[in-house]
Amino acid sequence: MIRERLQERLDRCFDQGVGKGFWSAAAAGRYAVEDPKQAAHGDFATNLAMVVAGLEKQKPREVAAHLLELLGDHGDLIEKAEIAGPGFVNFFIRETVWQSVLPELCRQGPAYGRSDIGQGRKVLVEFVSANPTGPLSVGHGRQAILGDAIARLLQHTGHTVTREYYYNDAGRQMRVLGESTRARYLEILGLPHQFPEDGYQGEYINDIARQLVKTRGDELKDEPAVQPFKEAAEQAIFADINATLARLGIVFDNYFNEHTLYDNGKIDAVVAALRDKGLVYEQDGAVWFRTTEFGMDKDRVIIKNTGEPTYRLPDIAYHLEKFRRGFDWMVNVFGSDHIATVPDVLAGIKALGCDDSKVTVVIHQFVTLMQGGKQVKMSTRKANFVTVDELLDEVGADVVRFFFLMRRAEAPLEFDLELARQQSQENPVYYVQYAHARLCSVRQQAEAKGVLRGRLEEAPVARLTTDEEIELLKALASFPELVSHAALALEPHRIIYFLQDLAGRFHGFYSRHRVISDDHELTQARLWLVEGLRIVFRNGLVMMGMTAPESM
RNA sequence: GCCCUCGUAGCUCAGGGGAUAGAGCACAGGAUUCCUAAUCCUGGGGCCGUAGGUUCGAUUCCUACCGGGGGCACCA
Repeated sequence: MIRERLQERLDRCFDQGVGKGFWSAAAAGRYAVEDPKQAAHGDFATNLAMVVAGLEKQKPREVAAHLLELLGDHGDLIEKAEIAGPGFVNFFIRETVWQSVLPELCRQGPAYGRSDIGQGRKVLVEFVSANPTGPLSVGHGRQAILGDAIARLLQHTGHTVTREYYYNDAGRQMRVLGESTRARYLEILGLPHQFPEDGYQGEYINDIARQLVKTRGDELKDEPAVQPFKEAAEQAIFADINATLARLGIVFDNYFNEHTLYDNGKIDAVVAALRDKGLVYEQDGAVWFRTTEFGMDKDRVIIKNTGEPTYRLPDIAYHLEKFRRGFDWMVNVFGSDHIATVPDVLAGIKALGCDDSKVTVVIHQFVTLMQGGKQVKMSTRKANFVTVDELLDEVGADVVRFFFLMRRAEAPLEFDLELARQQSQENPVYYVQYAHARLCSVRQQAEAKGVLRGRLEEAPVARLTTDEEIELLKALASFPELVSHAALALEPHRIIYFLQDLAGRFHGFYSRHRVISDDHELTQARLWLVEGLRIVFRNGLVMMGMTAPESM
């Protein structure tokens, strides 16, 4: 907001400069309002003079002098503007501007930070998409939370979001799952059985088999088909996955079964369409897609010589379906192990006339669990992997969410179990939540003492003048812009960093200044500051799917 | 071999075409008659992987190389 006002001011000066012949219009749109790293360099800076000078073969500091001349009277926005360094113009914003942020923030309350930059655009966020072969692992957990946080960011910025879970219950994996279940079933009945070589060894298979014995007795002992076992397992596991997701506060709008693509002929339609464009051919009994036409090193099989499609074909059909359903933006959250599928799918939809720039793939790296400074080794197939449920049992949803959002997606995530378990200062989750609780506590103290905040319209914000207060106000002022940027970049970790930083600033302020004092006016002003901080902590935490406890 | 990704403080990581590169942890020391000490304050700590290139300016962009991770199936 404040940045925009400055930008507009600058643009006007730039145009006037063109009019006066100081410079040409060549630099229009090429200069920026930046955030200086150092406080001594002001609140904002512009590189306008250097950009213009570069294009016009002028001296940067002379251009900057012209700019200051055009700026003339500073108005109610700028306190001071000065030329610095190689030709920066640094701007110092009036304190009153920062102070005026507070009433507006408090007026907006829960809406502060929200925006309409999405303008209702329809966005599909696809994530988790794990086939129901077992409980969610920590890797899925990261993806679930990352995907959900991205969805939340988009919802907070005026996008119409659909969360979708894509799965396939027809593949080899699921067959092995059914066979594993059958083997356990027969085992419980004391009948001869053969456990599949690459079967699923988790205890949950036993649970499912036991349940099957309970409900069906031994009536399945001679069942030739794997189907009933598979179905029972799938159902149980899906219920389990959904329960885990619910514990995390994640609710999908839609579960898309790959099978529907076969049933309604979408798979065949893709092959036919590609064939029409001469992009498929047959060789060695298989059907190949000419991905080399799209810059790839070799062509790819889309239908095996067994007649079964490879994963690429349904993936392409699925994405075409997303386009058909009218989404303006399709966000896929994948683990880095699925990275190879991306180019094939993009090539497929592009070949069939879709705009692949509407698809954004967020690839996240793996999670390493750390215990006592050592890595916890995990194997999915074997029984020894840590599930999201176990993590939730240990540390709770807020901690799990926070830890999984602490790193940007492309960075590997080290999940320190010991740190996560600590209910203390060490744990960054509590550091942030404690700030919120403290703010609530101050509010309660004031109420208990009968100290009233007074009316918002009359809040004496001009009394907020200490460095700590102004810094807090600046941070609060930057929140909406931060949310917008985080949403468009699909980077929820920025919110986490912001909250940690804000918590640090608040705790610093708190230990140096008293909110409730004999100075009635100052107390009122600070109570409103407390209210503004409380709102932003709350909005930030809730936006990331976490709770904002009022006491700890 | 090819593709993707990462390389920033002892550790885990932010940042990012600009002016003196940050946080947390760890380490050392200190703060509580007073709104929650799950807090705060002070201190040391860095050829931003290496070498080139683009630029007025590169830790940031480009190229190559080195190192870690992931992928390169008629598995998903």
